[in-house]
Amino acid sequence: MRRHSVFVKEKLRKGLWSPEEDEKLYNYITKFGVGCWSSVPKLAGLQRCGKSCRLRWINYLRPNLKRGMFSQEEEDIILNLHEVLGNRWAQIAAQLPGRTDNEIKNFWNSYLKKKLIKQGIDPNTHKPLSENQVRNETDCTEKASMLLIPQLPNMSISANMEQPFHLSETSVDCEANRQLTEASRNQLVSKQVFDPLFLFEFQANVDPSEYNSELLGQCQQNLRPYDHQNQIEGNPNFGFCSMPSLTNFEHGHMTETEFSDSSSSKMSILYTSEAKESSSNSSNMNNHHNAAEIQMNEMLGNPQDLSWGSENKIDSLFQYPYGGIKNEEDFSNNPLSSLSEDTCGENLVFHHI
DNA sequence: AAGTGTCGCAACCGCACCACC
DNA sequence: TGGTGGTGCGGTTGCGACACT
Repeated sequence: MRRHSVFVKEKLRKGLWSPEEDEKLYNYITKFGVGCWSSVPKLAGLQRCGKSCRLRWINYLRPNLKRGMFSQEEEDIILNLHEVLGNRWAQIAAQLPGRTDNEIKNFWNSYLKKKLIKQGIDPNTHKPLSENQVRNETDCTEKASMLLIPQLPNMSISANMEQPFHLSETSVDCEANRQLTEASRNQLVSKQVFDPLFLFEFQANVDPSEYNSELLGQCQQNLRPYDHQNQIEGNPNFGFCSMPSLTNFEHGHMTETEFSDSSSSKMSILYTSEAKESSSNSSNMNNHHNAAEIQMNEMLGNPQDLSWGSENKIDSLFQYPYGGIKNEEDFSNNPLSSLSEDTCGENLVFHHI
């Protein structure tokens, strides 16, 4: 009889990541860096495929990820870049520090696309739709919701059709963008995509001029300036906006034990110092030489320091409720503007500073 | 309160590309 | 030069949260 255990492929987990899995992956990557993704799950003790680990890291665990609502500036940049690049989400993401291609793609599909259609702009070409096209597009986007509603004869125009048909400011921007030279377009399209892992260390020190400067320059002619550097310098929490205030914040109100138990707190501090201090370049990605990483490794030397403790800690850490918060001001005005552990230490709670 | 519909997001899948042998 | 493995990208799917009835 054949021994199945030898031949049966190890069963790989799928679906949502548990906090424990996140912790394992996070600890592994921060300690050893990314070498070969296919070997990461084995070495990190995960029953996932390497691809899944890579995705989880890039889209969720990687430090300096910016989460929450897109700002108006970001929205404008996406619109402008999409007109030039089309659905090249990775290249668009490369121009928006802290944003992932997946996030931008979702934002486009769930919001921007619909917004453009409502404004009478073809989301594919960024050119004004003819009235018929508008009808078709809006019909299509609303078909799902209208699916089971019997329509009266001669009543095919959806509610949105009653909105005024106009060109938005964005479309004007797009018009200017159309003036990009063919050469710059080609250069742009052929430009190497940013290494997403670059952001692991250096995002906070990115000089906007180091980006696809030509592209950004062209786009920003039509935009309100989006000053990455100022945003970074002016925002001590830049790079981990999903847990703002976590750095300058709460340990004043927490006991030493609470604080030392809070791996998220340590992490945030680490990232912040990393963001502020790191000045090396991306080629050092796999060398554990920068101060922050050394610091991280020291921490990791004491595994309990990086224990997630509560089951939901990491989720709380990354998934703060950001509804309605569109910018820093909104955030600071928001009653839920700081983060700490509740008295039981089991849940992260928000309270006003 | 329960059922149903809608939406957004995280994750998966398939394909293309590249490097290496 | 073809095969193979690793990686990255874009499209799609599935699930959970929320809204509505």
